[in-house]
Amino acid sequence: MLANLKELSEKLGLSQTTVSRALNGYPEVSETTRQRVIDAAREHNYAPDSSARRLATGKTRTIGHVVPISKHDMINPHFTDFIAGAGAVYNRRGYDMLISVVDADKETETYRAMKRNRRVDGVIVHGPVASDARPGLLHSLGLPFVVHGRTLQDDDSYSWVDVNNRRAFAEATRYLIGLGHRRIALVNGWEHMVFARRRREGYEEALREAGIAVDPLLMSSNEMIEPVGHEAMTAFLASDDPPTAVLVASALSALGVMGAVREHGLGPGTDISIISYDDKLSFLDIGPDGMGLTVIRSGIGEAGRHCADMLIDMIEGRRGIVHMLLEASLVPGTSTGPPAGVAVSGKSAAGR
Amino acid sequence: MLANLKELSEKLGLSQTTVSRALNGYPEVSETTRQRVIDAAREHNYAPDSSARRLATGKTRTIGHVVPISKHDMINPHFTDFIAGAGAVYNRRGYDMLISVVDADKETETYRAMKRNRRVDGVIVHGPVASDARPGLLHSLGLPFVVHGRTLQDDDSYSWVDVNNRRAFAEATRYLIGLGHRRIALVNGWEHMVFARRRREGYEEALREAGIAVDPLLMSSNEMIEPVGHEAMTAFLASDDPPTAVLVASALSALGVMGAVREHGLGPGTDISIISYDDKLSFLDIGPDGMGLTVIRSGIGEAGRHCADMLIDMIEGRRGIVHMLLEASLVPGTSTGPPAGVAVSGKSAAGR
DNA sequence: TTGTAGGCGTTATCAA
DNA sequence: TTGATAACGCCTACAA
Repeated sequence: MLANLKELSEKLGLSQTTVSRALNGYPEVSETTRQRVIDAAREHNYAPDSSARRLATGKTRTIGHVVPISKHDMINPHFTDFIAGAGAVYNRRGYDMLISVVDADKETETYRAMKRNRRVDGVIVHGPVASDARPGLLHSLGLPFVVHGRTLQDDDSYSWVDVNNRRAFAEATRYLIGLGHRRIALVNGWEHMVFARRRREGYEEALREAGIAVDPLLMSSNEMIEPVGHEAMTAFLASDDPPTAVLVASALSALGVMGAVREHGLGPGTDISIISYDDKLSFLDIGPDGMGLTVIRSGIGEAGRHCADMLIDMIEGRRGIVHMLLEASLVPGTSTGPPAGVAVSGKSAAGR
Repeated sequence: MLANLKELSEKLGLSQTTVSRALNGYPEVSETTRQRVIDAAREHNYAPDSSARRLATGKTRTIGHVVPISKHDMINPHFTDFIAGAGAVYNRRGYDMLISVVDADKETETYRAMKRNRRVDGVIVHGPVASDARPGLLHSLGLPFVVHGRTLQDDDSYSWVDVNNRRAFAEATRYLIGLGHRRIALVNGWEHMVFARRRREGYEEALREAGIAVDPLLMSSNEMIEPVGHEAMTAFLASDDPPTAVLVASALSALGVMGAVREHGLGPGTDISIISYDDKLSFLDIGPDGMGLTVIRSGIGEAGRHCADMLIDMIEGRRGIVHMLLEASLVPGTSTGPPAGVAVSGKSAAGR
């Protein structure tokens, strides 16, 4: 158990320089020496002190994630899946993940502090809102970053990884219209989140194409958690002219929606059609294998992996600004079918 | 924007020593000097380089969390709530949180590496199993740690924060017995996890007290996620002699259980009684305000806060080994009542 | 191919 | 109350 380079090099009868070079894979050191050094390092359980290395190199090999916490001490549940993906990349590429859980109003100051202290080499920005100040701030700080999602404007001035939410929801809506539905509800997330806004736009676009009026009474925008989904769906079902189909923006909301549907004694896929966006939340598994739902699927872990790889590439100077737009895929399940009133044989004339 | 102590001290006409002392709150520096230094630091947006400071002090002010990932790239969903709690403490006390997401079989090596690199001052151990090697390993490494939960043996040799799972489940079971139930099912987590084992023990203890035979056909032990809860409950309901009540070990499982119950057209609290353990999963909110379930409640965020505070106290030498056993509380909701066959007026003679 | 020496930015010791 | 100086452990020109 040798504490530092000095001791190790003395034991080997070599200079610190040579030992350091051997360990860091510099080409000029002879193979025999390198092998000898590596063996000795392993034998004595030596590894460089990370703080010392950082100080000497000026690189932290650490990526920061600032995670804002909302009213009820809640962290977005999708976050675990994202960091599972990103974390795998960090491991593979020798980076550390620093997570800072802060009150939403302290986020800006947290980025500033990370820069001042030279705490991280770059950060990942989560959950962009419509007019998001973070890209501008990070640019001015000179802190490399990748955004998971996009802002509404100026999204070409920085790197991002996003899902084509608009198209995904347009296609899902068209699918329902193709089945004959004309009263289609939307259980959406908060619309200050950009992804939610884009989902609504896709939904409305498809309705308009089909000549169906957008009905505000069929749209809800709220937090994407189970009880809220339940509440929204219950309200829709209690209305004068209830929907025959519903589009849900998250798996967690869908859980609540399904509950409300069942409580009303309705059969998914027969009495009412349901399509949910599915981030592949690892602890829910709502897809065709799970609850039988028809879903629009795009893995959030995958997005995490891409963000991590892009950011590290940027930090290491191998890459500039990159945009990655992932396409979600519609996976039919048993929760969709023609509206109850429509005979199965009678082909629907609606849509397209 | 001054980069380092040297520049700042030159600008002030003071030595680096004095400036450092002023900034770090040493008592020997005069108040006027200190104020002058602090003002200048703020003005020039100076803050010490964290790597340099760490190298000089030998303290990282960083806590590590090693998060094993299971088969399906899944991180325990309770984890977000835990780190929300712990993270708040880290912020308040000036610590950073380092999260390492690794394959389950690499956990040991990760701890070793954290120690070798002097990457962290201590770690939090999550999800102890029956014969857990980590406490022994960390002891031998000399890495301070706190366990969230307990192992089965030797739990007095290290600090932990745990919930009194055995008592919680015993009391919940007694509550059901008191209502007149005698066929009570248990939807438990994996029993290699210590908390799950203790929950079963509590459940069995209460049954035995009441002279009710433990029936293996009424017990399931599996992953605590929605689809699995659904599956387990469906199986129970399809059996020859179905339960009249069920005890569920997690909110996520309870979601699945509720779904299965509804699909069978049964009313919670009337046809079948349900009690769920509730970690206060922030994105579910299943308590009395939410789904109306009767729950055994103990906040996981609170546990996170205690773990963080205890570990930091240990690291800073203010505290030795501490054990904290939190009591969960039974919160009656509408999902429990007398068994269907029992007349409401007829007081049950069972239990206690 | 290996070694010498200086620097990275702090904190800590000792002296003034 | 303040300052010079030496660690802390590593990397990296530059020299040999």
